[in-house]
Amino acid sequence: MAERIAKLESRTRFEPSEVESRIFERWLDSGLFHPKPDGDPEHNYSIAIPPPNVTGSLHMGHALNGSIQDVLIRYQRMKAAGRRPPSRTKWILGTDHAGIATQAQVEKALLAEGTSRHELGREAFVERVWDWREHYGHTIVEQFKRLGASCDYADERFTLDEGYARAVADVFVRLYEKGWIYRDRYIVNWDPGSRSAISDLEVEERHETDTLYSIRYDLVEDGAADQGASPSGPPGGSVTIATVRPETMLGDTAVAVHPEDERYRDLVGRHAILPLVGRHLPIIADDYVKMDFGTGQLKVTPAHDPNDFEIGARHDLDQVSVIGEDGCMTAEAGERFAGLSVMQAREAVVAALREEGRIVAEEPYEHEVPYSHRSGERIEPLISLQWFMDMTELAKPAIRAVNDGAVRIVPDNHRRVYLDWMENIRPWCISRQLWWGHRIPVYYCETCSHVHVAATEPDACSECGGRLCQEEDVLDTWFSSALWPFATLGWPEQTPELAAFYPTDVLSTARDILFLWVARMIMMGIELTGKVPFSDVYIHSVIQAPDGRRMSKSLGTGIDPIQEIERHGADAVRFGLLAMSSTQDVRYSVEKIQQGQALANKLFNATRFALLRVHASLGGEAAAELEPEPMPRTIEDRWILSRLAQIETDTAARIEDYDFSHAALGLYDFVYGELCDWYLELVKHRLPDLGEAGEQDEESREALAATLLYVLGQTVALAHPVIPFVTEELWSYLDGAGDLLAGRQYPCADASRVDLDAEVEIERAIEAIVAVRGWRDSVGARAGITIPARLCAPCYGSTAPLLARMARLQFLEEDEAEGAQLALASVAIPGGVIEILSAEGLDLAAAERRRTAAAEKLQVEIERIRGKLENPGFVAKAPAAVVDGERERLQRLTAELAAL
RNA sequence: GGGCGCGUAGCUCAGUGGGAGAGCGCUCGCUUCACACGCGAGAGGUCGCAGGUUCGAAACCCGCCGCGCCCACCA
Repeated sequence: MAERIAKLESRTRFEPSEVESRIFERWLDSGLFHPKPDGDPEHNYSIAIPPPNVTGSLHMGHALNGSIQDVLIRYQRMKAAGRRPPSRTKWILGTDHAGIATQAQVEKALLAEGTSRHELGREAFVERVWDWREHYGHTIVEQFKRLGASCDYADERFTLDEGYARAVADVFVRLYEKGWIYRDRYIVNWDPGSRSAISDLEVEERHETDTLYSIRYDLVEDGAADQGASPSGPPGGSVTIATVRPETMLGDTAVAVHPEDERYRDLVGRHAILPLVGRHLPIIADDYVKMDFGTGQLKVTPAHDPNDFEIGARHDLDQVSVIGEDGCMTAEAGERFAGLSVMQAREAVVAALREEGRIVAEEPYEHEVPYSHRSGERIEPLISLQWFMDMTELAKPAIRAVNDGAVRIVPDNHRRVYLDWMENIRPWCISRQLWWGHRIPVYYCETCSHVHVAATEPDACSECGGRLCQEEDVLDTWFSSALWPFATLGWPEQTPELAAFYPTDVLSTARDILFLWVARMIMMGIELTGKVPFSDVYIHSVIQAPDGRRMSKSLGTGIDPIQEIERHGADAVRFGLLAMSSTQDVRYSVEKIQQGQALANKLFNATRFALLRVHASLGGEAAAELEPEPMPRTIEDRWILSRLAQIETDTAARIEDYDFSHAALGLYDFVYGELCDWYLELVKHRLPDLGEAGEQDEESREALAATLLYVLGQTVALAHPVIPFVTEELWSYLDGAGDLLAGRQYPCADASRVDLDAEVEIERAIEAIVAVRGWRDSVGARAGITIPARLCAPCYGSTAPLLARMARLQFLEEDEAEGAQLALASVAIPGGVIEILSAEGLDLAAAERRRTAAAEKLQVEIERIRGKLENPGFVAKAPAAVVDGERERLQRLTAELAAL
């Protein structure tokens, strides 16, 4: 150990790259991350990681959320180490098969090879994706290790694992049998990019400007009077509809007006002739129609518009599908248009209508257009046979859980959002026309078309013995993700893991998947396990690019966390992200990362300093295990122990409150603002190997060594959840036993060490030192020289020597000062002044200017307080403590001003 | 259209009822024997605007201006 410490001599900087992988290996080997499944979830602590996409790589969101979860996990693991009997801490790890995203990546690779999934066939393609997963699926897990994340790597799950797949099939069957899962022909969000239906939540609206066309449809002559027909129109009159999607008119099956629209009352029941097609369209009344939009006459296309679909259902209209799943016009669109793309068809239809003189008006029109969040292509609403899940019964207990606090959402302004969505929940389209995913466990008989729904494939049709074929579609990836907190632990089997770690404690995520994932986990958790899957949901910030835009690959605004780790160290990145995080979105600031880097380096050097100076006097004992006994005698020892107790209390409270920013920054402030800037500077002279050391006796030196190393050890342990690498590295020097800090007990504040007297005295001394240093600077006193002075303030009994040393003053006693030597200048300090007795090398004019400025400042402050105290309202209504405080302050400042 | 949130130092952000703060940047001084990725000292702010509540408002309330996000079926 002595040699190791000696080697520190030359290491003046903390080099993350030298230690990170070595330390991570030690953690892994220790088994600390892989708890035995004992005990019960009440006492144990667990978090299920939001499973990253198996082919993904670490982005800033992962890095922030990883840091947050690791702080919680490391904090709880260390707390657990102090419990008797001990409890266990598990961070459940795994990846998500991410249906569309993964399939798209592999398809892209196939395209580059000049082939396609269709050419390969389903089986070979799925095989190919598994290969891909073998190849690239571990990247992100390795990247989490770089961050220092203490997940249970020995128990990694994948949403397509055999056991997990069984759970998924099992859930499908259960919910089908409850009648909540059903198959239906319904209008869905068709994503031409992935050639699949997607759910409402995977659709994003983009603001676009299109052309709004007004098109005239003639009416069928029905022999009745020509009311409602324009005089200039054809004999039967006409209607004029408005649309931004003229190509869909080919699928119109009605025209609608509002039932209370006086203008068109007589049109209802008549028919219009669909231009280009000739179909007769009934004119119906439906109160969906807005009377004040356009002409108040609406074309109805049930097969290609969700609203029209509803209208169609109400009026039993035909559904004419003119756009196919390939995004091209179908045969139903007519010979002229069949096979054209939607955009081509739009042009062709407009051209044809124009030729017939039917376009009455064209105007630019701004509106929201649906796009696929998955492929980026424009959504094509169309009618399709899909599997749906009715959510109403699932939602009810999930609403209750949040309302009654069984699930707490932090920060709680997200509660309202969750509840609003849940209260208006709609059926979930759970089938996807993909090959990569959980194939729906439904089997159709080839002979009698009987439908079998079963978790394992039946041999033959139970009705007729015919051959069965499985449903082609797979489930929405989020269907399997919804089971994550318990399926990862082995559910539906009653495994020891499930018994020990479910329900989990907290789920941490960004708000973008609150509905997509979190809400569904709550619903499924309650339905299937009878328990909420976690008691807290923590919604963290979204980190934006430094310029405030989204961080995204396509915009080129992304910042790679791994690159940042390589540049600044994992501790720095963790610290920085946590310090940035907040209850709202924040911009990435590399300065915060650098602040973390500085903190790691500072702690490293402070520890190095203490060890190098103190080691000799301890003979290589387990330094940090020393309690600061004999009890500290000096005021600064009492002060730092008191401050340590405070930061210990604060840090634990902040972590438990999910206030990571203040937890991290509070540690920084303690290490810089108290431990290094003041405590170390105050005690330096008491350490061995210094010229002045002779004046200290052995006992005092040992007391200091014990206190110093104790404070450092506790600080390093306290900071471990935030900056695990540097603290673990330092611990290896501080701890003689060779134990891992990660498995050690978390520091717990010792209330008996809180010493408010010492705090008041040291704080006053610090203020005085800062005042003198400022004064020295302004009068041009050289940094090295010691200035003779007289301390004219009563309250520096035990801190006067500290004040003298830190401010480089020499306080002369009355007799030494050859009688009452005249003050050449004076410096205001709390509770009095310091008189300067030598002007050597000082700018006395500047000193006088400074004195005047200080007096003015005091005067202004005195006036302000006087004004306040002369206000009868203040004295009468403000709390007595506040009034007394102001009175005291007035007294003190007046005395200081008089002395100056 | 509904909801949530934000506007504080040049930049990124804390502060949420009684003396305007941090990090970075900037200025000045220090090769002070832990750290020059360092140390010390400074400059810099009518706390978006306008009202109100209060003895007292950066903070609480109302309105306005500006910005962001989420939800929503007006072609």
